[in-house]
Parts: sequence; C-alpha cells; structure tokens
Amino acid sequence: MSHTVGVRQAQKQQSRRALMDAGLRLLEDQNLTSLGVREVTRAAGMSPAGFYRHFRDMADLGVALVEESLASLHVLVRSVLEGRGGAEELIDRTVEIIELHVREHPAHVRFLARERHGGARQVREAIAAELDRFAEEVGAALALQSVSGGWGEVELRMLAELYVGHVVSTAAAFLEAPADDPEAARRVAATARMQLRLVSLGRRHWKDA
Amino acid sequence: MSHTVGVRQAQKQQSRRALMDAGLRLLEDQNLTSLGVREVTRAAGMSPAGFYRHFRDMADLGVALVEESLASLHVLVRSVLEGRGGAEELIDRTVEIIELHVREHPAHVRFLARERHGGARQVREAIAAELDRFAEEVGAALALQSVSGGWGEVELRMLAELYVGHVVSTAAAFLEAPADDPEAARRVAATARMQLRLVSLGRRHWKDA
DNA sequence: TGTACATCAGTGAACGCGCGTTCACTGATGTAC
DNA sequence: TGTACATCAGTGAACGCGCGTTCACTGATGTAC
Repeated sequence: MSHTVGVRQAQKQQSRRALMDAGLRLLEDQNLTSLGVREVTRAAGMSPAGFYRHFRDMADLGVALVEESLASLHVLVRSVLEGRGGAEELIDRTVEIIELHVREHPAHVRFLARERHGGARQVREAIAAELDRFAEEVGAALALQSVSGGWGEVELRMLAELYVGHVVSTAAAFLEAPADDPEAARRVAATARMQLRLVSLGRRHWKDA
Repeated sequence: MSHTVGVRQAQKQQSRRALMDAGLRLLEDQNLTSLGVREVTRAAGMSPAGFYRHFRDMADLGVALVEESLASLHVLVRSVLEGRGGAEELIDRTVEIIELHVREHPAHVRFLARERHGGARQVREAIAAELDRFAEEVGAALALQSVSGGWGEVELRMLAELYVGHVVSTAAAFLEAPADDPEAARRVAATARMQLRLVSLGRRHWKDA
C-alpha cells in the first residue's frame, strides 16, 4: 500500500469539502456578503462552531472557492490555447469548450460572475488577479501565432483582454440561457462564434491600416 | 406662479431621495442582498418604520435604483449614437463619453456592475431587460451606417451585443482604475480605443469573407 | 501487541446584539365650506 | 379669511428571532515506548 493520509486528516478534508459544497450551493441564490456561518454549517450538517476549524470567516471560504473555481477555469483556458487547426476550427472549438464548461460547472461560473464585482474585497481582488494572469497567458499564446507577426506587446495585451472579456461575457450569457431552452443556448453559441470571427478578421487587417 | 406640487408631496419626494442616496452610498461597499432596512434609514436620518412609506422591501428600492442608474446610462448611449464623423472620431468620442460617465456617476455604474449578476432576481432581470433594449437601439443605429450595407438582422444584433458588452467591460475597467492613478485610466482608454478599432476593421471586411 | 498520554475536529450551550416588521400615535398639510 | 375635519409621512416602542462568536467539553485518532 502506498502512503495514505491519516484518518483524522481525511475526515477534516471531507468536512471542509462539505462546507465548500454547501456554500457554493447557497451562493447560487445570494451573494457572499449575505451568506451566514450558521446557514452554511446547517446546510453542511455541522455545528456552527465547527466552521472555525476550517475558515477564519466567510470571506476566507470565499477565497477558497475562488481558487477552486479558477483552477477549473484554468483547465478551460489551457485546452483552448492548445488547440491546433485553422481559425474556424479554433473558434468552433473555443465556443464549444466554453459551453461545456458552463454546463459542467454552473455554480463555479455563477459564483465568479457574481463575486467579480461583489462586496468582498479579498474575493474581488483574487478574481481580478487571476483574470489578469489569464490575459497574460492568452497574450503569450497569441504572440506565437503567425497572424500576430509584427505586433507589439501592448497590441497583444489589448487583444488578449478583448478575448478574455469575450469569454467572460459568453460564459455569463450561457449561464442566463434557461436550461429548458436548448434554442437559447444555440443562439448564444452562434452569436459568440460570429463575434470571434469578426475579431479574427480585424486581427488579419490590423497591420494593413 | 405655475402649478407647484403640494408641500407634503415635495417633502415625501425628498425623503425618498434621501433613502435612495443613502442606499446608493452604502452599496459602494456591499451587495443589495446584505443591505438592511435599519442601515439605510439610519444613514438617511429616518426611523426604521418610515422606510415602508416608500418601499415594500429592499429589492423594491433596488429596482428604483436600477431605473435611475439606467436612465443616466441611456443618456450616454444616445449621445454616443448621435455622434457624427469618421470612424476614428466616433471611437475617440465613445471612449471619452464612457470615461466621463463613470467619473460622474461612479456609484450608479458600480451598482449596475455589482447587481447585474447579483442575488436579487427582480433587480437582475430589470438590468438584463434594459441592456437588451440598449442592444436593440444600438442595432438600429448600426443598420443606418453605410459600413453595414447588406448585413442581416442577426448579424447586426451580434455586432450590437459585442459593442454593448464592450461598453460594460470598459466601464467596469474604468471603475477599477484607482482614482489617484491617472495613468491607469489612460491605459484603459487606450486599450478600449484599440479594441474598438480592431472591431471596426473586422466590420469593414465582414462581407469580403 | 498493549498501554498511557497528547492532539484536535467537532459539539452544545451561552452571550449580547441588531435585525425586519407591526402598531397605535402625532402633528403638519390638505380640503370643504 | 376662518373653522372643522381628513389625510398620511414619519415616530418610537415593542415583538420575537436568528445571528456571529466564545468556551469548556468529548471522544476518536495519533504517537511514544
């Protein structure tokens, strides 16, 4: 047998998960600033005092949720950037991945959209910092593409931010599409693809001007 | 003298304003769902019970704030759309107007950004409906431009949504730029202008493809 | 393997507090004559 | 203009309630020998 963590530590991990899962579920209908310690522990089947064995306060749990949510987003960004193929295929694939991500992690996406401009500074800053890192990563990937020949750092960054902003908008739009209306999701996808195509055209002619 | 409203009605109006102003101020640091009746009335210099002479509950006050915030946004959208001149001038003017608006109504803009994906459904829906109307308005204006010759309804709508999304992102970016760092605001403006230029290029070549 | 002690995740009771909402009221404003 | 009554925005007290946080505790798990 390989090394296993102690039973006690494993149980603690499990309780922490229960708290985070309960929090994430409750945050589908409310903001972090109005989420209560008793509310979360009740939903997680734990006594109120137990909360403090895991988190200093609610903002602390919020930051933990940011990390988790962004880790899953990171996977999305990477898989988009690693894509090979022509511009059209890349665009189709990107939109597909966004839609899939929203469908598989709706609570995470909703949490990020909600708290990105929410009331808890720590959480807001954690999200902003991570989105910034994404823009950097995207910028580095764009630099490698032949379409970006002769582009300066500032231009690459501006384009990267345009893309990141677009991903955020599109994810939010998928989230708002009612689950019982597949047509709405299809419209969101079609719009996102066209918008990416238009941006792609702009890129190709940027150095003509 | 022309007809004046009664003294009583004018005083009531004033109290309502005091409540909305106090609410807007308090909402700079927190979400609507965590804003309290007692908190707002305290800040407005009124007894808690007085609140109910003006609003049914907090969400009701929230909706009133949405209407006010979007009325001021509407002015922004119209003044952008009415602009005449070449593409470059239009872009410069648009970004200037966004920056000015954010600087003059920071609390309104912050409120909209925060509650757009916030916890109160009524408020969220009020904002979404109004942003939709903006997109429609922008689409109608785009249809009149010569660059859009031969564009279908769906294409115009997709472009309008791209623009509205960009305005929202840019406004949020201006908001996040520290007030004591004019260089940060200048960077946001420069990025926004470049992005609009890139989109503009994409538009011009859309029908070539 | 067994024993004696240490650790610490989770408990349950207790605290003081501010909350939302209701109620009968007050007194300035409005209205009818 | 003056008088008598109606309206109603805002008050202040009261209610029951759930909140966040603390505390000494319990008992399962971990560790040293």
